[in-house]
Amino acid sequence: VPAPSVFPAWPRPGSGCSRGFLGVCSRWEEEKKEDGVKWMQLEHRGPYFVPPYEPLPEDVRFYYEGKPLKLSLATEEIATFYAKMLDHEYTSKEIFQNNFFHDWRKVLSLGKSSWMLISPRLCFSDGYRWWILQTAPKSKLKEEANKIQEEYGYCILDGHREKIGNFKTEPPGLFRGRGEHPKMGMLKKRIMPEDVIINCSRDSKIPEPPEGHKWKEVRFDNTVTWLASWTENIQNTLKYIMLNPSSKLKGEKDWQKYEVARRLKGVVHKIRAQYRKDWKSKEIKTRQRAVALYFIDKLALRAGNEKEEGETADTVGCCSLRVEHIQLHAQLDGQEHVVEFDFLGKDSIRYYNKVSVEKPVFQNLKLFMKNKDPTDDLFDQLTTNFLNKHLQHLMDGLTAKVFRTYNASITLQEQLKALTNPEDSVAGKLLSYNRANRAVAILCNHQRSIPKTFARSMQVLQEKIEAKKKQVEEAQEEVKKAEEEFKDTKDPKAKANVEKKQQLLKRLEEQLAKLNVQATDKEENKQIALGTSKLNYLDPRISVAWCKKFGIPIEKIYNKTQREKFAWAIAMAGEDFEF
DNA sequence: AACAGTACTTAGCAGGCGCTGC
DNA sequence: GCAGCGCCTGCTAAGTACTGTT
Repeated sequence: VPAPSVFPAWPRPGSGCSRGFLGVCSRWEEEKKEDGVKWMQLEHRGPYFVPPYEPLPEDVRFYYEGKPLKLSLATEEIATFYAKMLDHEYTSKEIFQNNFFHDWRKVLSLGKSSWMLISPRLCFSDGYRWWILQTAPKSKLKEEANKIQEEYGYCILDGHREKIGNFKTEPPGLFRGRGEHPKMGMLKKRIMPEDVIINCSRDSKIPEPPEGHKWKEVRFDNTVTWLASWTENIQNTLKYIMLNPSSKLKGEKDWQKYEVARRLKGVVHKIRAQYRKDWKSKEIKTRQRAVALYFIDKLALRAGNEKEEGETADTVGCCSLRVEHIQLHAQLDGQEHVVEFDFLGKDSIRYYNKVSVEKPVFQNLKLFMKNKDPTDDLFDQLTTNFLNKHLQHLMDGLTAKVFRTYNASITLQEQLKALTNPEDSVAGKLLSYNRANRAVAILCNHQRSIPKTFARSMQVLQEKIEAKKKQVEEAQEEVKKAEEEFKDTKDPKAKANVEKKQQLLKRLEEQLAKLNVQATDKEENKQIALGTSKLNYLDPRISVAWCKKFGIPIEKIYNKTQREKFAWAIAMAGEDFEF
């Protein structure tokens, strides 16, 4: 989708300032590119290749049937991949072990069938593991990393030096899928220059492959944004080297995404009316589309593309929901027409929710489930493609995922409006911000595992609060005492003392309030991940405007990386920005 | 219409770094 | 100066969406 023509020149419409943010003038004054063209100039060094495997010292051994065994270099390398993961739950899973042994046997010199029978845990001596866990000297490592970053971490795009996101090829290792992945434990091959396609501009300095090697291909395609790509061997899919989110290219795309979501705001009422009408359609297909869209809109479900069976973990989104993933309750907990959702979504994160839906939705669901097996598709006539075609027809650029962006951002804006108290302290306002952010994270089902140290650190915080309470009480006593003394003596010195004690009390009370806020925030946040919504769903201009309106420093909301990513929004949004 | 292929965004986790409190 | 812990960053898997081919 080309950027809508209504877009003002980034970062600020008609500001009269020819110096954009970062003080670069020309960056914002480039002529428009043709449709689909992403750049005119692209120059870079190609990917950084992870160094080759270094064999283990002689005294570190691998044991087979109780006896130390010398492995070939390739075999040994793969053994270290496994050894590094011994502490992880992965290695106890049968699928992981089977996949690993299957791939390892292919390079193994022994070729004995008994390999399959050994418990892999027994194969690695303590000395071996100890060596694996050892760390190399740090200062030197860091220096080296900086050098590599300088050399490979940037490219020139249309005359500007831009940071690259991932400029290193992925190192070889054992594939770690999420959830019950059928391919977990398979060997991820080392990427060689011969696997890599380079993309750059024809007239640029074309990157040199490492000595003695060749690129798979060098191409000059300015309709795509990637600098290099290769095909990984586990799922046979492409991997790319692309720009960092701080780059102009990515920033503009991000901005555009939120502009599409803002346009949805204008037509969403019409769309909602339409899908309600479609619940009564004669066509089952249309009804299914309308019910699915209702879920996507109301519950912020993902679209749910079809997946190849057996190739990935069994997860679903809206269009791929199966009968077994929902339960219907005519009545539940005093609510009518309740749908109980229970399924694994992206990254095998569980979605569990009980929702009271409108009656026609409930009736339609009953109809869709009639005479079906639990493993049958709920929306058997529906594909994401069909749904998106319909959405495109309703609004230019509209797809299923836009609803997530729209609902997330509008929720943040509404929650901020509802929760922020101008009288609050900065800490209090930040709690409100986090709560608004949290409402979105809950809507989008962004979960995290409870941190291992959560209970302990919570206890520590509680103890701090108790201690502070005591201090406050003592300070109150002190104030009282001082006041009495002043009443008796009328001594100006005693008056000064009263003021001093009052100030101390005030300070302590503020500290206590801050601690209480902290504890509340922590507790409410233990299983919710705020980062994903902040980074991908919330129009940053809403947050920037909020900060400006309430005098909150932007650093309290966005860390350095985030400020770089959202530089466009920080430069652009005033306090009166409305999503 | 099904399907494979491609390009891009979105996602949680691990490990390291730097800050805080002693 | 040091330990513990929380935040940040890098990593890469896993989605969405669209295109071209049959």
